[in-house]
Amino acid sequence: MAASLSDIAELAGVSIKTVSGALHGGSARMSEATRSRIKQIAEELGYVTNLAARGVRQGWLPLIGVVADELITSPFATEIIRGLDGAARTAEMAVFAMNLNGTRDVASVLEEVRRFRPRAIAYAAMYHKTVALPEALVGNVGIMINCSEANGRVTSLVPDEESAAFEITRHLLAAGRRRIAFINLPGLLAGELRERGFRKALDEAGIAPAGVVPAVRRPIYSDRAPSLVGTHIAGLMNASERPDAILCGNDRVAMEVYSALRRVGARIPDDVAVGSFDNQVEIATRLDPPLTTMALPHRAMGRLAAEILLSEETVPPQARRLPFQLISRSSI
Amino acid sequence: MAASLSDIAELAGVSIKTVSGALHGGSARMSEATRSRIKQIAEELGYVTNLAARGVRQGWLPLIGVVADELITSPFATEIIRGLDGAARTAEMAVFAMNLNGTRDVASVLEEVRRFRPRAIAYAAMYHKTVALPEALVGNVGIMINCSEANGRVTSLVPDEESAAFEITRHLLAAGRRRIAFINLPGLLAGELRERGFRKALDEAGIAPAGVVPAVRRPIYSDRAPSLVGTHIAGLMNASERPDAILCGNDRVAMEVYSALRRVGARIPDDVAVGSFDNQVEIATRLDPPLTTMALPHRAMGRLAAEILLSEETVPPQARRLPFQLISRSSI
DNA sequence: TTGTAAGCGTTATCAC
DNA sequence: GTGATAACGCTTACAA
Repeated sequence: MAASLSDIAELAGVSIKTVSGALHGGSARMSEATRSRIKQIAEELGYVTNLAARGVRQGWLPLIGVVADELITSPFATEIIRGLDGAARTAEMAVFAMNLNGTRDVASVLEEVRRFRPRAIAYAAMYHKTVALPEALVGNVGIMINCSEANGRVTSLVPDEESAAFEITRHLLAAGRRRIAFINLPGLLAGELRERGFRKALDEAGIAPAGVVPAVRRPIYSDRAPSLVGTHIAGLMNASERPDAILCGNDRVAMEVYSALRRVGARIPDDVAVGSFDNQVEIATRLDPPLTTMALPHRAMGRLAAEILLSEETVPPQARRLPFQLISRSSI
Repeated sequence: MAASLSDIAELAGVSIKTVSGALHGGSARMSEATRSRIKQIAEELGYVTNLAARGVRQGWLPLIGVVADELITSPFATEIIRGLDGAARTAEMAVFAMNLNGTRDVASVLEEVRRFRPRAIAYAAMYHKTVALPEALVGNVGIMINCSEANGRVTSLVPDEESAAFEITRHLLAAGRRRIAFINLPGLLAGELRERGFRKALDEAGIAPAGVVPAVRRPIYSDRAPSLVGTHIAGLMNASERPDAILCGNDRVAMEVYSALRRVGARIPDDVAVGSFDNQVEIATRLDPPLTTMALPHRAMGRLAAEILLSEETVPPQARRLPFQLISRSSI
């Protein structure tokens, strides 16, 4: 068994309380001599604080529990965790995530997390959505990340999809593009909001969309759904008035758009500019030419979530939309 | 404060021990009546086991700690965690990861993990490498995932790079390819081992490599290093005898190879077959044509790691190489 | 400045 | 079958 405070106390010939004070109680007054002697003995014994013991005393462990709907799989998810982790660490907290993975129900996973008596609990979604949390669980979740609670009873942090679409569309317009098509993600909240921003920017400029089409046939976007991108691009590029810009639902769609444009001999960005959402770096940086895309604020959502969870003040539930960031590469 | 066993005991008019037995002690003999009554009261109170309290009693928390060198960022990393998580869950354990993120030293992160008194600790690396663990820490790490300990003092699980390269090269040969070039990851253990397997397969077939070249100039592979892929492909395809197959260091390199081949007008796989390593699905499935690649055994490493950590028997440290899996798509 | 003792929620030991 | 009681390692009033 690992060394405990009492082991140190015995060796140092002092009481446990003195040892505890010397090691943890920052400002407690005691002779520098005993303090350093105690620290040295602790070092020699390889003492490591037992957070479980402290936790039973305090009623909580220095953990932020994350209930993730499928989070761990996604590359963005890791960004949320990183954001959380960074902010948590400054408060001497650790983050631990449990995922639902489709099959498991929220209640049971939430209970599993609660067994560890985390200081706070966040619910994180893989893609931007609305989640209906069972009434009994609402009080247990401190914050929703990348999703909002159906009845607004929990503070939520979501990407500002509409503004992002508005911004990148404006960017395309500023680059002189006038015939802009949108190959969107159908059936997704993000897609819906992005389309709204897209249309708003075009409306303001007084021009009509060169087309708004779905990337796949199924309502919910899935990597397994047969892609319609090739067909759409062929159709668009065979029209009498070719588009001079394509906005893509996300970077994976953009990747297919690149292939399809190449097949019809269109050059990027000379003939057709391409803009997108996500900034999935593995893809965006390696496309040829590198892709201009709106980066999701995943890291920022994670960081802010931790800050809110760890702040003492209780504020009424609110929904916060975080801005994307335009990552300008060479496709526009 | 959350309900405790004593709250239940009081309401039920029994002792704490009886409650504990009713809720957790599976086989303890007691009247079915009291048991179900206790369970119902627990339910009503919303009782959730306090693992911190159990942990201080038992000396450990049902956690598998993962010290990750940069793991959380990588898309593969998540696969390791998934593997761990799945296996851990069957043992009622949770996984929590802390990452070094470059700046932090192993000792301090390891201590941070140990404060939670996890049942077992794994060290996981983002890419296949050898890690020199400080002497004092060796005893704390139960297993190395995707890396091996410099002096073989800890059981390690690594991908069988050499066999993977051997297998895919054989696959290319079986497809009738005879002039095969390898655009490798320089300065990486994985690259070195893959090259060995590549050469072995060609040797056995009695043919010479059509070239082995680095994907980037810097010794350690980095996404920021300027890529040499375009230059190499141009060089190879301008030679008198063009290669009829390119083996790529990983899928990201393959992505660049696709662009470069297209630029010189070579068709995949008709003119040039392309094989790769990693199976980074976001990329491999969306390349045109979809990429044939050797999938890293990350999930399997995670799963096996948990199984080994949680098995009671102590076996001497050993190094285990796990097989890749050939994912056959349309690029060969 | 240091020591004593109580208590956190759990499990284990022992007696009834 | 069941019920006190001690113990796990830590923090914290309260005394000295």
